[in-house]
Amino acid sequence: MVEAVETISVEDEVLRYARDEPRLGQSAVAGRMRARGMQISPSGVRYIWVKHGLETVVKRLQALAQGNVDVLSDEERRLLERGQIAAKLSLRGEDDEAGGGEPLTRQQLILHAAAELFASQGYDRTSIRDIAAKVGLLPGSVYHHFPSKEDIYLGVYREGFRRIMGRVREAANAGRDPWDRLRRACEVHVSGLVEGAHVERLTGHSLALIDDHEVFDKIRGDRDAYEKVFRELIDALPIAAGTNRSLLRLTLLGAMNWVAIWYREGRYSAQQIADNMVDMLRRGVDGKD
Amino acid sequence: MVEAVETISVEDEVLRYARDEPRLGQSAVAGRMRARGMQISPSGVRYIWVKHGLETVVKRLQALAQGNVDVLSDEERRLLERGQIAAKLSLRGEDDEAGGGEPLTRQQLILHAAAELFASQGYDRTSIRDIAAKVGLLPGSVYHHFPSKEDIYLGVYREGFRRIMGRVREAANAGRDPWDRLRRACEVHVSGLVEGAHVERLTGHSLALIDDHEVFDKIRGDRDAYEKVFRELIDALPIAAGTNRSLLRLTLLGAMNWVAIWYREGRYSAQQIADNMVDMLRRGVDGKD
DNA sequence: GTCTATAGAATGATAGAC
DNA sequence: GTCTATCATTCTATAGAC
Repeated sequence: MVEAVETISVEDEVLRYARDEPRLGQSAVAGRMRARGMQISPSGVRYIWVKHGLETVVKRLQALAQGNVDVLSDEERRLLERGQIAAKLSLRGEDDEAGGGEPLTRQQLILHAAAELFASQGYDRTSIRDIAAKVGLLPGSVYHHFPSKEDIYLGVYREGFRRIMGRVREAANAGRDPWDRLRRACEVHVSGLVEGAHVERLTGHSLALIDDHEVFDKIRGDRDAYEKVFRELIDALPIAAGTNRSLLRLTLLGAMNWVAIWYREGRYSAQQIADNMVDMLRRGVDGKD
Repeated sequence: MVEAVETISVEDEVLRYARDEPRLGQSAVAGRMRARGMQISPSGVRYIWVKHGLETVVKRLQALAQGNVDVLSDEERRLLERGQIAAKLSLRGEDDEAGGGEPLTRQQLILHAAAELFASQGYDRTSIRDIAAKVGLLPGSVYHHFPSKEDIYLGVYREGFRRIMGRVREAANAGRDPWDRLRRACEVHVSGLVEGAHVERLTGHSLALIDDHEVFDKIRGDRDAYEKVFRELIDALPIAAGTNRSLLRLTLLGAMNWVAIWYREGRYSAQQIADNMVDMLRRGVDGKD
């Protein structure tokens, strides 16, 4: 009997703490309760929390707010917001249009968030704080996953690069003849640049957005490997004698990469743009009419 | 007799101050000397300085060092260095290959120095401190000439833009027919991008290097005006029916602007590059051989 | 694995002396 | 017009608690 009463009052007390000081952890609550003469261990606190669906700070704050966040302090509101972002992200996996499905690791979540920020603001204007906020972490926590901002950048770049190069190769292989292979590769390239996941978009125009030569140099190898794909496609073309294939490649890649600067949705599709560019360079636009 | 002796000793004393405390100004020296019973005004100090070619801090430090800067303190060495940079700049006027001749105002000197830094490192990685050091000023002094870093950027951009647009128009007007006019305009465009003064180089690829949308928007008007020049040149071309002139323009401008990313001196000249691009787009590269 | 807290450096900009 | 001196902010990154 006494036991039962005690048990109930301990549970009530745990719930009171969850309501009054939602940010206290299990050991902090157990400690405080024990200091006040009650017998409970941290795992006991956790057991009661789980029973009521209150096992994380976010859940406790959510229960407390009940849709009305005004009752929370600024601090608590931020905490809640962050937790919700993190939960949403790891559920959804991808946060952009392309691909998706499988849940991503936190490392990948960070890469994707960073890609979006890098692509829209550039490397220098994107802070670790921005990236952290986007994945529901605090700045310092990001460093558990990546040793430096530069490594995040390189990670994003290599991920996007890996994706886009695989797709370009695949598309090219499906072509019937050299011109068709080039056309397909270009479609994928432009499409990745303007419609792809953020990691892919970065890959293309990042080359212009990085001002840091040291970072740039670390990427050069990847860029050269990518250029090699196009070099081979262009070397295979049956073109007029005397044409400078190197300048042809640079012209085509430049025109395509610049699309990222002027592209606005709706007017032309990536396919239209790429097809048009390849065709103009193939047949010329001159007409004596 | 007494007068003469007094005069000589006052002059010696001024020279002693110039040697021992070169960084004191004219009024500071006069004040100190008067405090020690000598009769001399600030302009009197200056008169003696001018007589011996010691009227500025830099000249006094130079005289003191006599080629051996080791006798100066770090502070003094910095001061001397800065003064020399400033003097050299305002004499030379231009500090890059193109144009030049007339001495530039300090405002223009700042713009040119900033252009070089912006072009090589980008906007964000260039600090007011960098710019100031390049023109021999201290950071705060830059703000006497420009209200903000953004204004420096806009100033650079507009200056380069004004220059390059003038040259492109001029070149185009000298052409014999529409294709010749376009070719000449392109030569000047590419040349400005890779061989021009730094203010000009920025104009082209800056469009990719700015990540700040607000700054970008302030530049959009200029960019559009520039694109209009090319739009008119391309509208005048006799080209095959069905060709999308808008995509032709974007392809050509993109290919040219991207040159700034891959250009290395020596391999191809700006003329070669531009001629080749225009020619490929005009006649096409296809060949059934 | 995430947090709190903060070090340590750099930045854009300003006030006021000279 | 340039300087000295400094403010207020922001940044990357780290240490150590939990």
